[in-house]
Amino acid sequence: MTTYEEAIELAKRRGFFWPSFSIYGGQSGFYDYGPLGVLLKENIVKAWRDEYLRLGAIFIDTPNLSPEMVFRASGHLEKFSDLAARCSKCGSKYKLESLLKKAGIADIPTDVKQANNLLENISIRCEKCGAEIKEVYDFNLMFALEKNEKEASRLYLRPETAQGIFINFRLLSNYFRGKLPMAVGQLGKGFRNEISPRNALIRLREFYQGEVEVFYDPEKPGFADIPVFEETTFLPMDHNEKRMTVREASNSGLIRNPVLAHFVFRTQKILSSIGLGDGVIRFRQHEKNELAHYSSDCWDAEAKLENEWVEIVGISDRASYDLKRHAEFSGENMVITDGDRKFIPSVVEPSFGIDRTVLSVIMVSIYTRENGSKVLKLNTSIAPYIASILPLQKKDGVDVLAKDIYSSILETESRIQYDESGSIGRRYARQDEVGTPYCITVDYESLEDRSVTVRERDSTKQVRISTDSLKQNSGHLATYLDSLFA
RNA sequence: GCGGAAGUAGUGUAGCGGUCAUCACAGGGGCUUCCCAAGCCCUUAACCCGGGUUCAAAUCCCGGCUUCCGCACCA
Repeated sequence: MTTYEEAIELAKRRGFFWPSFSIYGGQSGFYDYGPLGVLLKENIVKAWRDEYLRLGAIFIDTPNLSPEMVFRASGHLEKFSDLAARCSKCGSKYKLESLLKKAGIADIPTDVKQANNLLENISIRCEKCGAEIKEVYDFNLMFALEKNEKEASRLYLRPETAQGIFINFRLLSNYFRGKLPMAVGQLGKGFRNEISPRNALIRLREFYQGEVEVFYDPEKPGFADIPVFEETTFLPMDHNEKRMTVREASNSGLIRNPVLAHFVFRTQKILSSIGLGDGVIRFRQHEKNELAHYSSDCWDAEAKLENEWVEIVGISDRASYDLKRHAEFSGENMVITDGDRKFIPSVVEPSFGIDRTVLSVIMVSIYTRENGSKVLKLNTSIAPYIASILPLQKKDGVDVLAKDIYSSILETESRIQYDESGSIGRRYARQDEVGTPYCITVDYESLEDRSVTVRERDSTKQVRISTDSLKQNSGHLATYLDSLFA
């Protein structure tokens, strides 16, 4: 089992990611992607996007900053906040709910006014200094800009990318010529003022989301077909863990909404393709009391990291909540017409936490050899580099031939590297640690017969191939090299 | 946000009032026909930030920041 510590150490040392702003002491909740992390993340994003493109999804890109009305309508302004209490004597801050619960009060107020009324009548004392607490304020998890501006121009950093899609529904629907179902995706950043960021990429204040909003006609949902795929683990609300395929989970009614079930399957397929397969992933249904304000049902894909299950994807049934709210607040027509039937579409939302997925992939991929060296067993499709070209020595023309092969492959494949420093064993080890699946080694024999060695990362096995066939296949290098060791 | 612990080269560490700040790995250069972190030579590189105590602070004290472990939070 890989620990966070082990994964973070490797990530910092090799350039996958590191804490942001470190020369100024750092700032919790923010991480930079390094050179290899950028490539790994992009390859993971590509796996996500490609799967939805195959499904006919369309993609948009909308601003990170949104005016207040958007979140008034979405409900985030109201529901995304916690009431907090401050001791006016010593300045200690508390979450109001936990203070009241400790005092045996079950009926928790929902706004500042109610809370103030309550505190007029009862006495809650500060746990630090004993003074009575009378000061209640709203702690919103959204970052606000220009707090003092008047409402119309007040801006917030979006807490999810989804709203950018909902508010464009009419335009998107026109683009899609009014057809349903319609899947619209967006890769972008979300921002949440988390109380305590933890575990590097797991809980960030600024993070990537890959969200898709699937709009469908509740009477003709589509997505009926769920192919048979590998079995997985389900943990429904009743806590009875079950093993079955997603197809069975849908047919048996374990997952109530067939459209949601379909996207549980899509999620499983994407995760599996990037190395997060059965045994690492389970699907857990949200309890009633943990559902988001917009959600009527939700299944999370969770990854097992350091023996704890961590949410990496949330697949939520948002029904018609968002479109109805925006119709109400903006006056926009969100109605779809089918014959003489008019309705507001329902929505299922698979939402990927990209950063969490990146860290999960790194953690489940780390393998330590008997000699203590580390290997990152990434799939060829997501590894930062497919192959590294290595001359056995950097002299006698071996390096010249290696460079020639390198520049020749570069014409059609950019995900390759050239390295001639240090001993060959050291270079193999270096590539193993950053997950490069193949090393192409040029030796003295190569000078005679134009053949090279291809060395596979996990098995360290080698096969000899001709430079001609290597160059001929460089247009599809990944599949070609994979096929040599299949 | 609370309680506990900790912050020294890229990474992992030693030092715990006076050191040219230890060691290893990694990195750079060189030698070695060198296929799995071999060896040899040379070399780059650090005391989290700010204040205080002291003749003298990486070391002691205070504050901040960050990280880790618990608790809480996680729409």
